[in-house]
Amino acid sequence: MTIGSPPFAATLDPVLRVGTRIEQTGASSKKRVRIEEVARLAGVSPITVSRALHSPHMVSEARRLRIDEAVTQTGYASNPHARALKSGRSNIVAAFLSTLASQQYTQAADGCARVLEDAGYHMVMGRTFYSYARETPLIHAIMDMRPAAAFITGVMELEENRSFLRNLKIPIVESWANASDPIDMLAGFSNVDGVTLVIDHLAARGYRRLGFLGRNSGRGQIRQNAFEQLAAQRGLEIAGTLSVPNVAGIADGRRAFRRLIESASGIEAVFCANDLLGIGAMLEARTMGLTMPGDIAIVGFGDSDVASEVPPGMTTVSVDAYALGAAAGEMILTRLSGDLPDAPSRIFPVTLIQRGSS
Amino acid sequence: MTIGSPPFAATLDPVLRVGTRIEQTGASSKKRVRIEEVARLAGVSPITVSRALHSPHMVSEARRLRIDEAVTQTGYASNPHARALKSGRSNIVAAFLSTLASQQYTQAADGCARVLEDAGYHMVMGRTFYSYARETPLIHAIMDMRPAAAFITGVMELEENRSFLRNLKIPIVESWANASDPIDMLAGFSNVDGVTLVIDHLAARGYRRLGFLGRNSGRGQIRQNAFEQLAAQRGLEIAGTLSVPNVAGIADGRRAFRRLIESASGIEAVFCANDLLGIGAMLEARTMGLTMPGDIAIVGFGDSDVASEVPPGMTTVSVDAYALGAAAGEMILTRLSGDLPDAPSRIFPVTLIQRGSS
DNA sequence: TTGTACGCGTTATCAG
DNA sequence: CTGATAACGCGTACAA
Repeated sequence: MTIGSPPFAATLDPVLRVGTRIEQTGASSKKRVRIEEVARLAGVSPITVSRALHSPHMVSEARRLRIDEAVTQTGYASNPHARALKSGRSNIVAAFLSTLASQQYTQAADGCARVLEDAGYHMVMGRTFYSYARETPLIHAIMDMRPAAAFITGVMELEENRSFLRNLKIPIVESWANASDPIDMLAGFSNVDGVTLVIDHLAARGYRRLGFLGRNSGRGQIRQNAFEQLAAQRGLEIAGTLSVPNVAGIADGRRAFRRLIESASGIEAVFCANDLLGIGAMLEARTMGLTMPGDIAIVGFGDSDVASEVPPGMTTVSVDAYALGAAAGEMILTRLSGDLPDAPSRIFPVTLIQRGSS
Repeated sequence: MTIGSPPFAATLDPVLRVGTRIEQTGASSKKRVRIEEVARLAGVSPITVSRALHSPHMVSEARRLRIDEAVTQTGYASNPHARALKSGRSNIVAAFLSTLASQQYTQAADGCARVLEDAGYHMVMGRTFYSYARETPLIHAIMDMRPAAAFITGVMELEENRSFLRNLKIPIVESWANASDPIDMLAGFSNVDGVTLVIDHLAARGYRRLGFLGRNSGRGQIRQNAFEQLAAQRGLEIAGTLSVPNVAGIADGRRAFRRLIESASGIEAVFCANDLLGIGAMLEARTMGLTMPGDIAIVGFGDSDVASEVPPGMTTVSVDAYALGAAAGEMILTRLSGDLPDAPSRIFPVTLIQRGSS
């Protein structure tokens, strides 16, 4: 049931406002301060101002102070485009997210942006989710802005794009996987390790007949392969698997779970390759009158916000996406500062958080 | 219970790779094609190429075709920084999100980015969440990039920043509220209308003693004021309210709900000013052994993903954030194309989605 | 340590 | 409709 907007939809809401109202200062757009003006004020040449800002150690103490003062007095900020044009490098960092719909990725972007912001870099977003056809032009368009670095939530899959990025010779962090030959650097975790934790947990709890629910591509597929191999190694039986092409929301998980349960028999525990599927599965299990973990055990992957809150709490593999993004940002900064980072790749631990569902 | 990473954390996962491996083509970074080269190839002057690209109607058919061919042949793409330096305007759009942690905002950003991408613009993210102290420098830094336009999920609150943005004279869309005097344009909805829907719904269902749960600032405060005024108008009783400073997750909602219920008595229905609080409240109600809507009714605001999935389904006010963002993007494009948009502000309808919780 | 000369790649301006 | 010329604001390269 949906009730429409009231007739007075144009009513004005109160709006919070802070600070004093400033008188319009006559001429609207003040002309921008240029480096030359700062130089005049400080009694030096423009290039000295530039150096005082970018390589302070090359300028004498006395002048540097005079220049700093002139800068704050005028409110000078260098024109990023002029700088980028001349130097061939900008203060932007490209972030390629497969989708903005997943909190995992936006959390990572958040962490990365946070770190970069403090160093004066800003993030431009590329959304690569939709198709390979859109991906390549998007990458080129963004890379035309000569970003100082790039962060990718995932692994760039098209070899054509990989080599394009590699040739740019800028710091690049791939993530969310454990690639053996990253384009440049990696802030990742091992999907296989995560699945191993799941399998060992299920085995230890005595579950023998297992089910799998996942996406039929990308990480979903990696996790499924690992799941099947490891189950075989441990002598566990795969009683049913169901792969779906795309997961847009919790409803997909409900549907998939029901189909899986109805099509296979005797499944004791289901591993859901992501939390959206897992949460849907738990809700549907409840609807179907199945108790957890008595009738069915469910384990997810991702530890999203709700995993802990859906009764009786979902057991899931957890990765700290924010921390991963922040680490990526730090790797980038280290590299930009001229140092080589400690390691070209940093593997984050995965942990299994056991809750009521298993 | 948390189980650590297995010892073999460095195991390499399989990685999907698509496409053929390309031989390293000797000299690593091919020199960029410049407009001059395209001009030579087409037998015209550089400026004509520029015009063929940006104002095709100013160039004769014949030359335009020759130029287009030369462009595709060379793979020419103009240097965004040179363009921005000369023209004073870039192909980036600034997006200020109060936080990346809320799906509402990232959805809006997603919709906006989608529309802008198709027109060759890219989004740079600014995260304004943390503090006023950080906000002003951030805005200046991003605006130094001379974005073509700006999108704000919310209303810029500091008057100092409002007038700064206003003076830039670029298309700016504020959102998520119904401001009477937007900086420029508005893609919003009425919080008061949303609360009105809630109140009328609760009144119609016969609830008389109401509770409120919300954030003590920003929109939370606006919604609380509206709630209290409208309740008074309808002769309903406010039996208890609880405002919290910040809502980071569902757990905050649980805690707040419990405190509210324990501190007040006889509450029949609780309005939660956002979905995170609402979902927490529902989960906690269940934990406390309260049935919905028998013992307690709960209504949220936001219609997040999970609202429909938490049993017995949460009644909530719904706004289509993705559509709102997309509309903002379109308003921006319209304005950039030189037209004035139909209306400087577009108010989106809010609807009440009734589910099992009330 | 500081300054001079010049060019990064494009587009505004104005003349044809 | 087209082209020559001159910036846009800064930083590199080199000389002092």
